Amino acid sequence: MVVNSGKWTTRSAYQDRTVAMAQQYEKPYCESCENRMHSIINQLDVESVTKVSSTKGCHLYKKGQLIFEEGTRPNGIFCLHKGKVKVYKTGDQGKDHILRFAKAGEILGYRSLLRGDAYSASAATIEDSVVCCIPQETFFELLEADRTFLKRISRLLTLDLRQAENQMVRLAQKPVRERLAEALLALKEIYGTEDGDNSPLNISLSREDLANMVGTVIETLVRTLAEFKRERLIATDKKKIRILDLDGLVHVANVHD
Amino acid sequence: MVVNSGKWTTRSAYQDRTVAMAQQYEKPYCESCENRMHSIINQLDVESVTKVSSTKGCHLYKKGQLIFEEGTRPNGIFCLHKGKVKVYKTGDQGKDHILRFAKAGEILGYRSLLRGDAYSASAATIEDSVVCCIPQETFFELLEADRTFLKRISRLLTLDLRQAENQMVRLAQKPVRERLAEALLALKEIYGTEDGDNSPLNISLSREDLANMVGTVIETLVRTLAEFKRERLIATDKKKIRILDLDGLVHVANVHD
DNA sequence: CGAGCGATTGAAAAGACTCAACCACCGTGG
DNA sequence: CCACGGTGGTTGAGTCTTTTCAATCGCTCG
Repeated sequence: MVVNSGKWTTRSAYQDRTVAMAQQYEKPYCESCENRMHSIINQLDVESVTKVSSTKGCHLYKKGQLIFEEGTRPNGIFCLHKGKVKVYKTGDQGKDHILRFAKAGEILGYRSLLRGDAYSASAATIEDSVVCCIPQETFFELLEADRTFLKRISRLLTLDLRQAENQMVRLAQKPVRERLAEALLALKEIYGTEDGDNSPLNISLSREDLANMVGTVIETLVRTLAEFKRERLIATDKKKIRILDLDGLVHVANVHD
Repeated sequence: MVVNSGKWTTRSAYQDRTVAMAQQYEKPYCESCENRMHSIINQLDVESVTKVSSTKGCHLYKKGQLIFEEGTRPNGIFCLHKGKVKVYKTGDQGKDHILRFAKAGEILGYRSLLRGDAYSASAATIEDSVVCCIPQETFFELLEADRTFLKRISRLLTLDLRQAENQMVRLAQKPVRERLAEALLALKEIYGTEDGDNSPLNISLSREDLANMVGTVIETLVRTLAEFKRERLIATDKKKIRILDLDGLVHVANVHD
């Protein structure tokens, strides 16, 4: 399946640093993309989809590679074809905070383009991923050509905003223990489990990423995870986390009440 | 200037509770609105502005009154003609968290309308305010009629989102002391000062609101304010806060590093 | 005047972070 | 092959921050 040129890509100066290590990858056709049902891109009319398909590029990113970096300027939007991505921001003390996760079918980096500004966050893969890049010219043409496209984009924005606001309240009001429980539930929600309902979460994050998602330091994260293990709420195997007691976690998360 | 009917308004069942106390107010003409330069509404073409002006309603809200409430359904968007508004969300334990503030010229509640969903946050005035209400029919007509209107709305969304993300990182990584310093600077940024540069902030919040903005409890907020006073960074007179040492506050806020 | 609310302070407890040590694992180079 | 170093994970101890609970104060309003 992986048919790539084997050569390193070279890109415009803007993105040299961010994708310097990304390998070209045979681009999948949007027309027959398996993410079609979930992706905003693939809800376009036939003509537009063809245009996207023909103008886009595609790259294979190894685990941990940067897709774009805070402060640099976008020249296109990214569509995650396969894999998992974290979107994060670096705080004033150099510590990262993970804002959200993306899975196959989601688009990334459109906000900065809409705003006409530099990226306000970075994106990096958390496992090997295939990412398509749609040039900004195409993106703007889509916006002009399809009246409903911007509406759908706007809807995405409003959803992201609601998520962000919920997260703000959590960060402001909930202790680490509750936030971690919610984070685990959220990861299950986003990426699901590998197999059955009690099988490991279909994602493996470093303790640091998990801490940066919850908004705490590694040590506290580890201790709280250990607590959960002692309470038989979860089990861990290497980096894999298995939720043993969903209701228990929900209870710890203290949602509602 | 205040020419109102003196009668309580009655509205549809949906909003009975939220605006039950708001008095009708002689609606100002959008065409000659003093907020024209700052408001997204007033960047419309003449025809649209007239339509807004003719279909909208206008109400006077006393300090502390609810404009809309989380969980209820929107049937229009609000444009703040005069006054100050807090937008907040109630957390799982019943404690509020202030998401942002609005000043004259800003519109409120358009997100839920775009999303076609209930409000995900509440809005209340923090001083006597005049708020115009544009019916959703008009709003949607504007979206259809003016191609650039949705673009501007989208831009607003992206800006709000960036703000929200910055705030998330602050809440996740900064101690109360730094967050309070940033909050005071933000309030100065939004509402300015009453007179000169060292005069009191042009806003007076209760300690509770301030705490809910910073993401802490009242007692901690009060103590940290007292700290700032001891360090001659600020002075307080009743609810009014005066910034004495801007650079000092910026330093405490620890922006950048 | 007294009730009630918001603001303030004190003291104690809980929560979270820091620093330091240690462990387990893995890939490298000798 | 193994020793080595590096990285990521874990644990302990101490400290600092923040919250909690309780009490007090000042002010306003009936």
